[in-house]
Amino acid sequence: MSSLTETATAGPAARRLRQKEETRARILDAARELFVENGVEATTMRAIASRIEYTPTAIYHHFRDKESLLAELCALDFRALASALQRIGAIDDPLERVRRMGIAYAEFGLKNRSQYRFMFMTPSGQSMMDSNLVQKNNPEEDAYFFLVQTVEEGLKKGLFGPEFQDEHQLAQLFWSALHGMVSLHIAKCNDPWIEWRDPMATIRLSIDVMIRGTRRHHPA
Amino acid sequence: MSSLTETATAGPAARRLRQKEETRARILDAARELFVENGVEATTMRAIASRIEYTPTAIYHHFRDKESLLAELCALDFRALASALQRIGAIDDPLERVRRMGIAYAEFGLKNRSQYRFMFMTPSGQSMMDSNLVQKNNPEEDAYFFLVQTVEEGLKKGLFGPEFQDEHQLAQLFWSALHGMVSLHIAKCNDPWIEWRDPMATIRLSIDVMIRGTRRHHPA
DNA sequence: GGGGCCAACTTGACAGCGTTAACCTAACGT
DNA sequence: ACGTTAGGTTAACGCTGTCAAGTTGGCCCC
Repeated sequence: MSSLTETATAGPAARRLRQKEETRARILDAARELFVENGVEATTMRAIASRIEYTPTAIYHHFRDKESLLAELCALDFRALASALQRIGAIDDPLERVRRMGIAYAEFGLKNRSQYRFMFMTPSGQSMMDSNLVQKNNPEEDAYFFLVQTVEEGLKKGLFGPEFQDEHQLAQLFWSALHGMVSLHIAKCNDPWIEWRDPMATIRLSIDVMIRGTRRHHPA
Repeated sequence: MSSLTETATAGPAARRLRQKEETRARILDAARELFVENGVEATTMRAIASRIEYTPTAIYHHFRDKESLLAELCALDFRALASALQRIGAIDDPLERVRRMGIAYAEFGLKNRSQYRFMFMTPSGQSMMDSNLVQKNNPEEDAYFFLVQTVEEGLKKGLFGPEFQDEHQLAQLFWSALHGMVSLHIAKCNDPWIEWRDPMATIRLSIDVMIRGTRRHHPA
């Protein structure tokens, strides 16, 4: 077991590595807290550092820059979203699964507004994917791909109308409708200009409308 | 005509006022250009000022702060959007009008991405409305209200299914679906993670799906 | 077991940001 | 002719993300 050439899981070198990982994690935690409390742009490197009693510069030994740090946080939350949706995967009927996934997605977005904003409402140079924390086309980590799969299953079962052939287009259709409700509510919910209705109620209605609008008509 | 108590449209005082308005307008123009070229957060007060050969401080004699300046720009574009949609008001069938409005809206958003981002994708403390440049509930200036009116007309004509009663909820349903497509495309169109389909094609499809999903079923 | 080394972390700074106080000046009203 | 004021400038403040250089403490190897 304790050969000389083993990949170190014990010993001083391993401890140092573990310590490094731990401070990395502490940085991420502190960043997430401030991020959620005050929003992205109000979260400064100095504030993150001082919360864990480090110097701002220390962060740069663990992350290339602020955007990388946030991108990594973002990727973690995205995986959390994916695994939340995954738990709905058990439902048989693809359409019902789309409904439930949509509701779970919207709830996630409305509960984690800061993260949602950074994930989907901010053009961010680099993708979440290239942190290697999220495996593209793995349904357990890539929520979009999971939706595409579900839609594809619906297509194969002939549940959708004949003008819908492309699983990506159809997935983007569903996703966009939900994202529109969630993101508008996040960006403008305090704007007196719009007389907002209860967002979850409208979202449920929206999903039903989308399903009814794409479903194949009964041959009766 | 030239009474002593007239509201001055000539004379030195009026000229000064006109000059002030003019430099105000030049600030707005310069801001818009940079804003469109480089995006919101990359547009600095100093850059705006130097483009019109002024000092940064000069801007603060015309606008309270950066956000106010951008909010005013935003309000102007919002009026432009409203009047673009207005030109579609001539179409008789409310549903067809919704279709055409949706397409025009999406085209506007995809063509004016920087403005769209600031208008609808950014939580912005103050509303566009409180600059008094956009009159709420005036369909010629308030594009949302124009949509509500159109939806209301459809409701009165009994074009929608019985579960749709609330013109605001229905308007938010349509708007959100469009906003979702436009905003996701603006934020993530360069992200290799998603295999994007042609946005306008998907938007047209989306509108048709929404209309089919909300329309009252033929009594045949 | 002591010398070299390297990684984690700090110090101190830089450039640029939005914004403000103090001043300056030319044109206005009286 | 003169005080006032509006429109503009100068210089600065406090903040941001970021980096070059220095410090320190523990590991590795001879």
